[in-house]
Order: sequence, then C-alpha cells, then structure tokens
Amino acid sequence: MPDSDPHGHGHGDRLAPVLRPVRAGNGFEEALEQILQIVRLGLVPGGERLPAERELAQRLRISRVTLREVLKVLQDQGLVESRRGRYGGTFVRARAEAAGATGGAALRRRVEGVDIEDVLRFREVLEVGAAELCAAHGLSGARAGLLREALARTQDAPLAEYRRLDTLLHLTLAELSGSPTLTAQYAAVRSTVNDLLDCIPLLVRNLEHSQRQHTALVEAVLTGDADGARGAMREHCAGTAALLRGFLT
Amino acid sequence: MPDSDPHGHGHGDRLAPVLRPVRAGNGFEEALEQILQIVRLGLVPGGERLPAERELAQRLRISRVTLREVLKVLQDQGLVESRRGRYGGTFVRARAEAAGATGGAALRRRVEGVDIEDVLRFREVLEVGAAELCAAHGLSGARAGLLREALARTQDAPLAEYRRLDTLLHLTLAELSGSPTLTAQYAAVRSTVNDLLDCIPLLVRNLEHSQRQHTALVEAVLTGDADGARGAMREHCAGTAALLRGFLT
DNA sequence: CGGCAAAGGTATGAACGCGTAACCTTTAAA
DNA sequence: TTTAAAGGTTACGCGTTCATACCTTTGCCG
Repeated sequence: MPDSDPHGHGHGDRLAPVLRPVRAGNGFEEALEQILQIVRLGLVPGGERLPAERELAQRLRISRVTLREVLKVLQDQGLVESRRGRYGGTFVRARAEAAGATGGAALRRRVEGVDIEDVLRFREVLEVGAAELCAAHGLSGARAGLLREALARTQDAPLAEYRRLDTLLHLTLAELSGSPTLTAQYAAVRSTVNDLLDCIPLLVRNLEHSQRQHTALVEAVLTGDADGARGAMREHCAGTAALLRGFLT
Repeated sequence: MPDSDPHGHGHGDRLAPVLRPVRAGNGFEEALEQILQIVRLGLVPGGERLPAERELAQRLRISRVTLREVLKVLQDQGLVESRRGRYGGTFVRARAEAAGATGGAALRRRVEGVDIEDVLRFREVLEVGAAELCAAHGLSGARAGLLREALARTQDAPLAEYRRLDTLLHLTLAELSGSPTLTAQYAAVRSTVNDLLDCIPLLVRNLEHSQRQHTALVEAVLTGDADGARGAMREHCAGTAALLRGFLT
C-alpha cells in the first residue's frame, strides 16, 4: 500500500494535476517573467523603449522599487539598456548585442528544464484552435484587416525581423479568436517557443515554406474555411515542431 | 494622440496581452483557488477527505498556518467540514449540504465577473485539441484502459454523481494528451465551467445526449480517428455551450 | 541660453505576509 | 487504556514589498 493512501480511500494521485506548488515565484520573479515575455515576443522591438518605469510599475501593480530590481537583472543580462534624461528610458537591445553580453548563458539556462513535448503540443492545440475559431466565427472587416496587415508585414520582412513579425502574426490570430485567456496562454507558450527557436539555426528554406503556409492559412481563415484553416495551421506547427525535435536532442 | 503613446513609437497597446497585473493574488488566495478547484472538479468526492493539513501544506509549499486560513474560509462557506481526532480530517461536504449553508451566495459571487464567451471558447479549444492529440498519437493499452474505465463509470452513474464523473472523464482525456500544461489549464477552466453548470438546471435529456456523444468520442479516439474525435468533441462542447449561453442571460 | 519636463537613480522606514516551531486537544482503533 | 494521527493554537522573526520623497540627468522649446 502506498504511503500517500494510508486509509485506502483509493484516490491515488488524482490530485496531482491541481496540487502544484502555489506561487511559482514571488512578485519579483513574476514581473521578471512578464517583461521577459515582452522582449521574447518582440512586442517591443530591439532599439525601442519599454514604458517608463513609473507607468510600467502601475500596470504590473508592483512598486517602482521592485520593478527596478527586475530591470537591474535584465540589464545585467544585457537584454535592456537604460538611458537617463528626458526622452531616456529602458531600451530593448537588439538580439545581436544582447547575445554578445553574456554569450547566451542566460538563454541556455532558461531553456533547460523545459518539457519540449509539452510545449509543442500545447502550442499546437492553441494555434489550431485559434485558427478554427476565427474561421468558424468569421472576422469583421476591421478584424480581417488586422490579420491581412500582420501577414503583409511578414512578407517583406528583413531576415532579422522575421521571427518577430511571425510572432506578431500568430499573436494577432490568437487575439482575434475572441478568448483573452487563450491569447494570454498563447503569449506565454510562444515566448518559450521563441527561446527554443533561438537555440537553432534559421534556415531560409523553412522560412519560405512558412510564408506559403501563412498565406494559405490567412486565406482559409478569411474565407471561413474552418477545415482548411485548421489543416494549414496544424501543418505549420508540425513543421516547427519537427525542426525543434530534430535539433534539440 | 493617446496619452499612452506620447512618443509616437506606434505600439499602442500591443503590450496589453502580457502586461496584466502581477500576482493575481497572494499565496493565500492562490491556495484557496487550488483547493476550490479540487472541490469543484470533484477530485475529492463529497464525504471524503482532503489530504491531512500537514501533507497538503507541503504539497502546496505553503505553511500550515496559511493553509489553515484557507480551510477556515472554506469551512465558513460550508464547503468542507473538519473533524478532529485520529482518522479525522477535512471532509468535503456533499453539494446539497454545501448549498444549504450559505444559500449559494458564494457560488454566485464566484460566477459573476466570469467572461462566459472566453471560458467556453477556451474550453472548446482545449478539449477538441486534447481529443485530436489522443486520437492522432494513439493510446497504449494501459492508457486506453484508463479512458474506457472513465467512460464506463459515467454509464451507470447515479444522477447526483454524473457531473463529477463526467469531469473525471474529460480530465482523463486531457491527461492522456501528453501535455501537462494542457491538463492544468483544462482543470482550471473546467472548474469554472462546473461553477456555471451549477447555476442551471440539470436536464436528463441533455444527459442522455451527452452519454451518446461520450461513447462516440471515446470510440473515435481509440480507433485513431482524429477527425471523428475532433468532430464529436466539438459537438459535445457546442451542446454545453448552447445550454449555458441560453440560461445565463 | 536657460529652464522646464520627463525620464532614470537613490534612500529610508514601516507594514505585512508568511514561515518556523513548538505545543495542546481530540478521537477512534488496537 | 494506550497511542498515533489528526486538527487547533500561539509566538516570534525574517524577508519582501510598498510608499514617499528627493536627486540627477538630459533634450527640446521658448
């Protein structure tokens, strides 16, 4: 008889999925994670600034003191750079500069311990679901425009910006799904995926392939072809997944 | 020009999906939420006990003091009942007794402020995705057995237990998807769905319909029919969704 | 050229949340 | 009647976080 079930009540570890440790981190760590997300998702491109400290602290509902400790860490890792004076701010460093600062040690530290299968499957579920929701419910003119716009931006993207604009396209689709929870979860998982992608080479072949899939995907979504959208997205995700599974042991 | 973009950097509120307030609650509230999930999901059936305080505190990584404050609240709401002495413990009260205690005021409080569309869409995405993953990857003999078993239990369920066993069936499928993240997210969203379901009448008609869908779903999953599994699950979710949308304003 | 406004940089002290640790009390099985 | 295991209680202390104020830097605009 297992220790955890001394009374024979018979519900072995059914509680496991829910009974995870509370507070994965303190406020400081959570804030760090969120700002890392902004950077990894490319919501603020390299060279541009984050909101001012006072504003950022308010939005995260933490004190400026705590926020500054977070920024201190990011600066030590070479991910951001602060400039004083009016029109100063906290600027996101381009990936090239950033990698130079610590040799990517911080990235490797973040990536190890990630359950790749978990991430890839969860990602696929969210993306395929979002695509299907958008196609099935249809998009109003304005919303369709947003999607088309995001796609267009990826078409004529310089190589260094491709990852960022691709992320934005997918994030747009997630937002258009009409489920804020889905959007937030996608943002979280995608930021992890981007970390993984940073560990492997960027192949132009895959990139062109990606672009064709994006086009087909958006086409299907806009014409309300739910099956087509789902299929296109699944294939698209499978491509990335195969790539990552291949390179990461 | 909007206040939030004084420099014209042009990234309006792209940050919104990520920049939510840190620490939705303190440790106390997070723990409360998790134990509520256990109860709402029926992971511990009415009449049975939660793990002992000392063990529960360890698994949640909180102190016994904090845990006891959580249990105090749950007791005040009539959801659990403590018994002292050896072979005592914290027992989950059956829904009938629980409702009597506070007249369901606590339930109504939890339910208001829920974005129903968000919940229903997110739920559908997760469930359909889990079904497809299971069908596509195939289930080993042991795993297939778990699913069949969970289905069988819902077949001959007394009406009062149906909700609980249905939840367990769906949770099993989520676990079999092979993505712990998906499982955890499903647990969270399903506990909200159960709250919503508690606000509307239970119709035997729907229940029978549900059962047919469950059977078809499991059948499709076990034969590796991904399209069929997805379709069955989507229909199943649509049913619940229509019900909830109809009854809740 | 000088000042203003907005940004980051610094310092301090209090408040609060939470953990640790020890103890008491109850209870049913052995 | 003993005892083990459960809930009930208390006290103290530490680390995080907040609130607040103030200083310093710097570019634009009058």
